[in-house]
Amino acid sequence: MSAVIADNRRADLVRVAARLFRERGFDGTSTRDIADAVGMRSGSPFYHFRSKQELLAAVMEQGLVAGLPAAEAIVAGGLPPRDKFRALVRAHLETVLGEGQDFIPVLLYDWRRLTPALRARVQVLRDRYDQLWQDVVSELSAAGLLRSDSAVARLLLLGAVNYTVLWYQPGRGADLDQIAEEAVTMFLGSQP
Amino acid sequence: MSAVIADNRRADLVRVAARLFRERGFDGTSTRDIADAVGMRSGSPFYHFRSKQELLAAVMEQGLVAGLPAAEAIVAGGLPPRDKFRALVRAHLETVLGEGQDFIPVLLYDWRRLTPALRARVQVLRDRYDQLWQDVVSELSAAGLLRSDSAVARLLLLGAVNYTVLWYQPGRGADLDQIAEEAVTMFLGSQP
DNA sequence: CCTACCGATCGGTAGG
DNA sequence: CCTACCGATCGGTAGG
Repeated sequence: MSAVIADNRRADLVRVAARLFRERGFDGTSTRDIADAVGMRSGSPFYHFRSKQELLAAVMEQGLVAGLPAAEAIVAGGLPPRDKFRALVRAHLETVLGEGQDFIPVLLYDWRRLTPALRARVQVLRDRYDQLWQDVVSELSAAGLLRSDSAVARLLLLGAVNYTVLWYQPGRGADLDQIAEEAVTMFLGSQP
Repeated sequence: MSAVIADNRRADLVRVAARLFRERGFDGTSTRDIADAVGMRSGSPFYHFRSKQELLAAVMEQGLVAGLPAAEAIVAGGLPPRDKFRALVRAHLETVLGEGQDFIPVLLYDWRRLTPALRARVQVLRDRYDQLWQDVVSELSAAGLLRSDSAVARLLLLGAVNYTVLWYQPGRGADLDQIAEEAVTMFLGSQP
């Protein structure tokens, strides 16, 4: 019972930290801000996390762990390559731009704030994510739908999608479905 | 004479700040770090700049002012659309990834650290840069070389190129020419 | 541009 | 998880 409560408090910290880190950046958010937002005293976050950076890593890992199953299901599914690619792009946009999805934006914004040791730890999960993209890109390439299957092409593609976090505005301009469709058209052409 | 010396010191601050901001981020760099690196005392940067943020804005503006002429010359030149696009991408990669080019990466990394007033000021120069891309994209589209000329397509394209700042490593993997060629192939196809 | 300094804030800790 | 606290650092300033 008390363990459940403690876990909830820890989860509260991660969730609130994700929101504040996203809004103000890692350096722009104090551990006091986070403590206030969950109704703790200033020193109490350090009962749950050894350091501010451990909290940052927890935010990133939660985002990756939450996003991986959906992406893995899409990649393992039997959709035709073009549809699979669209579905993966759409799922990724939801993870990066969806309402209340603060975890992956924090990863994209503040990756460099992690210490080398923590970066290596989170990288393990990132690698699994990257591998899914590589699988789909290879599949597209094998089907003759992509102009290049080089590592550079994959990075350019992921960059285009990830960079949306800097310009997308909910309710203004294109929505997630339209952005996904536009990305598919740009990278694969308009005809199947 | 003394004005020249003062200008040099100011320029030193901007150049060194660009390097440190790029390496450690805006919040990860103290004004003392910058003062030390140019051989000043801790309070002296504030003789040249009213605030740390003014120095950040100066770094970004210097990067834009330095990069605009080359891009404008390319866009105004008479190259065929495909070659013009390749040249613009290549010039942009040089600005973002070239050796000693710390100014635009700082803009990409720490844009959000600017106060709203300073952001509006720097945005004027950014808009000129964005317009050049829009011109070239429209030209490509008019020539039937691009699959889409929507604003979203332009943003995806710029995102792919800008995001290289997060994965490009000099001397490892593709060089700038190869990345530019790969981008052209991905967005325009391999045949002219 | 330096000297000397200030108020504020910050991450983190000991002890309970 | 709170109380009470510390040492360090930071952006910025007055006066010269």
